[in-house]
Amino acid sequence: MTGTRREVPNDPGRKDRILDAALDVIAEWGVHRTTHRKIAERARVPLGSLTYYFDGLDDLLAQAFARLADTMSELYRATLQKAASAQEAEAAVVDLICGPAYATARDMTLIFEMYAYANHNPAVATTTRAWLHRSRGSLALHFPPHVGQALDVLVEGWPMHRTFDRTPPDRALVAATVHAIVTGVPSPSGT
Amino acid sequence: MTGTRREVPNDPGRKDRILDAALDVIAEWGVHRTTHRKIAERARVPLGSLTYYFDGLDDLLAQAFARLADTMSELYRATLQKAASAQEAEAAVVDLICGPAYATARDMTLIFEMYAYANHNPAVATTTRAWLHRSRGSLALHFPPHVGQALDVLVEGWPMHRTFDRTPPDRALVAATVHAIVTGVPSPSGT
DNA sequence: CCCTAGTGTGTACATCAGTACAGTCTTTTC
DNA sequence: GAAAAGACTGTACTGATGTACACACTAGGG
Repeated sequence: MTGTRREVPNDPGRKDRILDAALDVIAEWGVHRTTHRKIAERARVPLGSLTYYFDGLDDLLAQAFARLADTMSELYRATLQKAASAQEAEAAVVDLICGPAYATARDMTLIFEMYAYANHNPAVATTTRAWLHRSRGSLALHFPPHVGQALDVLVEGWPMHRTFDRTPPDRALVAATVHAIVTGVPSPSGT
Repeated sequence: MTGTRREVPNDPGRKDRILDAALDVIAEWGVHRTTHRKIAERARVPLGSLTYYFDGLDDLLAQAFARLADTMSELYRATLQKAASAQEAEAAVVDLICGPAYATARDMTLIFEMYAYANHNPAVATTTRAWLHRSRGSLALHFPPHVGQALDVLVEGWPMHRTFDRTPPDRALVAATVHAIVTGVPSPSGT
């Protein structure tokens, strides 16, 4: 009658390890072909664990993608926060597009999977939308809203092309495009 | 001994109907959760047909995505070919980004699925790469290579954002961004 | 009009996946 | 140190899925 006796998990951090393993499996196999068993094996965890911690595979994937979005958002914001001038801000955007930290091949694969999956899972759709807004917010540290919106499109689209193109990123071209947008896109019509 | 006697299928066009049905199923359910049976039902075709015409599900999906890429490429090129001046070319790019013809919600869903799947299927990767090059080629009708590359990123990235944002496209902003790139991105460094 | 060769189909099967749950282990309290 | 309560696991089960293949159908030729 001492109230709840145990509230501490035997293996703390287990949940996160499962989520990381899930992302590994998704990156390697795609969401189609991702199974409880593959994730359990990767995480060195018994199969039963997955149904214990998660409410089915959809829930597990949703939480894994949420974790991914979090990590990427942090990186996105950190990259922009380091910039101390307008010039450095432009350079930061170029870094986001060309890497090497952000938008690695694995990242892009996962992002593709997430976007595809988001169209069939409301929770992941919400996560994705939130991520978009956080990116906008980070860009707002240095750029007016309209410019930020256009730049975010670049950060989104360019690595996608690179993923399939296989050509190394042309930093000069990216920098020129970023600069063209920063200097050439006017403020909202109201001004 | 009359050589091959029959070379005409009993039901010509059946294959294409299956591929169209496959795209419908993918758009509605996602590649994960796409099954032979769902496609067969949608196409009003017996299950055995699918293994008769296609070499497994991967092959079917690959051909379905190839069909999608073809259709989209045609539309992309047609839109740009209509433009008769530099100004009209810019407007055409804005149309590609904002619709209504190109990049509908269904299109975007399918494109996401295709990109995700391409990372796990070499044939679809090739299809995707080819599509990218065809887009570049179409843009080359009006723009120098560097500008075309940057514009293509916009055509790719902007509808993606719109898909999740749910906000109607801001044509003025898109037009301004396109214009900024066309006028602000210099030719290759060699010049 | 029947025969043939190629087109197409219904069904059955082996496999695998998601999930539930009876049972085991671990930690805490007294 | 033992008992209890919650944390965790091994396994079994149901259903669905990809695929093969023996069979039926259709269209020409003689």
